[in-house]
Amino acid sequence: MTRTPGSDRAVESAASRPSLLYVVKQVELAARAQMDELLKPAGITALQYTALTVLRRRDGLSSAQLARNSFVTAQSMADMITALERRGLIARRRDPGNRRALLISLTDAGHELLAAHDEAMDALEERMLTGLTARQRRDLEVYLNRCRTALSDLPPH
Amino acid sequence: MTRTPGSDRAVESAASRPSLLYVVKQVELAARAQMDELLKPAGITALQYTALTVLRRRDGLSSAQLARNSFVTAQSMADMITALERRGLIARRRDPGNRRALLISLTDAGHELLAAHDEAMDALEERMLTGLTARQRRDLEVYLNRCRTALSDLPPH
DNA sequence: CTGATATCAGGTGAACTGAAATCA
DNA sequence: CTGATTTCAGTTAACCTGATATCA
Repeated sequence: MTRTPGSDRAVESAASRPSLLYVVKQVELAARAQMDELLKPAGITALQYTALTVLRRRDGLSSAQLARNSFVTAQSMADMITALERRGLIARRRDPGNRRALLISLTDAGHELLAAHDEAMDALEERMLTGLTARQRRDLEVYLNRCRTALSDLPPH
Repeated sequence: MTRTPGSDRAVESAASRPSLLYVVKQVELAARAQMDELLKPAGITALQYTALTVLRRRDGLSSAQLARNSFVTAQSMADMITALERRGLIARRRDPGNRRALLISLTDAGHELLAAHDEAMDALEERMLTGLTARQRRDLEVYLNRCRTALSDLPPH
């Protein structure tokens, strides 16, 4: 079979030198695998789902802005955007004040797709946070947000 | 240009409903983008690098064990393994006590490649953790490990 | 017989680089 | 002219499903 996490006691505690980089990646891998599983019936990937949730919060972003937010190239994001547009989950219109930019919004179908998965996603997050107190969850979010900011503020090179 | 995180104040604080799932993904995306940048001269991806670090810690794993550890199918992992073997970074030998399993080890070249990047990876992790005290870093690692365990122990469905 | 490992074949979505057109 | 956005073209790595052989 495939994807049977947690069944290998020998690998369970595998760590590497930069331990926090590693464990962040591990948590993200585990979460993404389960998100993909949840979203498979809807024919959407975890990354596409995430992009849609960003648009729900911040309507009218451009493809280039979304690309920066997801740390991918503008070309890569353009592929995803056209896929989501073809499926009728988003719509684009010219920015009235900037004829080169295209503003992206969720369609009704896009809103419905997100709403249909809110409950399952909340449950997944709750499962991930089992074993953490409310205080620890809050701290975890604060710490991770600081990591995100620190990595974003000092670009490569 | 591409990959210019942190330059969009408007997108900066974008959050979505399952906020912790989202921020974990954001941190991983940011870290992976910078890891890929660091590893590009070596012609290796962040995912391949991570697999190598796992092997450094736990010599003699099989491809199937590595696959479970990374939440991918055995077939997917086999692609990466053969690529790393072709490049001379790993070697495989028959398990003396189990004629169907192939045990994977780093070659000297594999060890050298990892050693050549240890410093930069430590620096990247240090940059990520700027703004966190030693105590907070320790807590963050504990919390993330609990999240990983919780997600692994309760498979999908 | 069952289950795990490895491998082969084939396919796909998702990322990349490079280049070009448009426009502030 | 510079820089940002979008788009086109081509490429690659990273996944997948399905089938098969081997062996504990």
